[in-house]
Amino acid sequence: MDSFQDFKLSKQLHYAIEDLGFTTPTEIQAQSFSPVMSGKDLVGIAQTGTGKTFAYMLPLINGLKFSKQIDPRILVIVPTRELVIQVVDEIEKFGKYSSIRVKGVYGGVNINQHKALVMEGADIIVATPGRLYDLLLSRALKPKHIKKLVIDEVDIMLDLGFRFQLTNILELLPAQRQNIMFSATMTDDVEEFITAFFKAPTTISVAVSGTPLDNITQYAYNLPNFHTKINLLKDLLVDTETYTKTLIFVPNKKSADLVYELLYDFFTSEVAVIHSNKTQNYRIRSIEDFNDNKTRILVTTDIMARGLDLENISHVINVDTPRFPENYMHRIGRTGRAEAQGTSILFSTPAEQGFKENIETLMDHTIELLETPETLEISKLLTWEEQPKIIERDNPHTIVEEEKGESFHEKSEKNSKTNQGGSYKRIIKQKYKKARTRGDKTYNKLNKNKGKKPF
DNA sequence: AAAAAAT
Repeated sequence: MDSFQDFKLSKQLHYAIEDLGFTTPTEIQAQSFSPVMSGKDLVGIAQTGTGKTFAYMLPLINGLKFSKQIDPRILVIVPTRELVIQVVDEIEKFGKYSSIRVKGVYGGVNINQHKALVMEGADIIVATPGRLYDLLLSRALKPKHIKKLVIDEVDIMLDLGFRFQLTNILELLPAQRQNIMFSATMTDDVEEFITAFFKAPTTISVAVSGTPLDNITQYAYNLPNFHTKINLLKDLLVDTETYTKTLIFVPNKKSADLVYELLYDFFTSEVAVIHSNKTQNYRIRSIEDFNDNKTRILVTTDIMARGLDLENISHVINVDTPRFPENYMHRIGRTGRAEAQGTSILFSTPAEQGFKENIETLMDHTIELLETPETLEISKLLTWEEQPKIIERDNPHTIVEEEKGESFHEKSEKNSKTNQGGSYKRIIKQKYKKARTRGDKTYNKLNKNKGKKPF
């Protein structure tokens, strides 16, 4: 099938496709159309950026008869809240002439709000596992008409912590249903899962590793330690002409806060941060500001690594070298999307060389190694105690809105001054209080993470 | 190994 015209779809869907300017289906869209239409179980092995949502949703929506019933008929489960928001947005776009009612539910939002939302009625529910399970248990969401189930990023969903939630949910769904799943990789866990829950599935596999990376230019630097990585990061990001929109991946939440802090000294409100300990409002704001070009640099954990469609990312910088090569593939896949050209940069310490080799083996491609600039300041290795303390800041643009008159810089100045005089205990106390008043969860874990090294 | 996901 070379054109969407060849798909037997309703007029409404054809209009929507035309509006979106799509003419040629991607490989996965062409391949999954017939199996999904026929009602058979489907297993799709596909990297992100291959048009997955469109691939399963088009035939599913097409088969949906108009109804006003409250209980949903299609359920989509994805691993992060941000993906819920994105998938809902996509479905609304191509379902706009088909009177499709789609609702997204996820944690971090008052559950009564979601109960009310669900009671309004929906054809399609998109959800993260935890909130979905809550809604099912409380009977706010009734599963009996769910005949189509889509699970995205299954390999992640089978990680410990996710998998019990997922299997609990599956037990509550009607046995007679069509199962559709997508996974970037086929692991033993995924295979086991398929045998347990799928009935004679059609398996399609597209985008063998290597091929979707044609429009991403990859570079690497070998650097002695973390602080030298930060120095190089600063030296690179100064070039605002080149680094127009840069996503910076770090290995964990603690280093996300730290790298944000270190970059903030140089780039102030050009930089933002996101990770799962931030409140939902903060997370949404960070992404919105980045999408709207209010910030140029976004520091993130792997929360942003998968599936998200961010516009015009010029660079992806990996401050750490992921020890699992798939993570690298997911991360750099945030750039070079939909024909665009992108650049990725990988930082590796001597200890991380082995991880880099694994990545190169998987891709069957050697990442071009760039010379360390002679002007680069090589840091001595600081101990954890010598690391700069993290000052928790609000999202800059949120502050500007909320604090009338007082600018973000004035406020942060004030904060750092008040913090300098006080005893450690008092500072912690202040931080807890501030964290509570603005609902930031990071400092709830302050003591738990104390002394834990980011690298 | 760390991330995310429920309060």
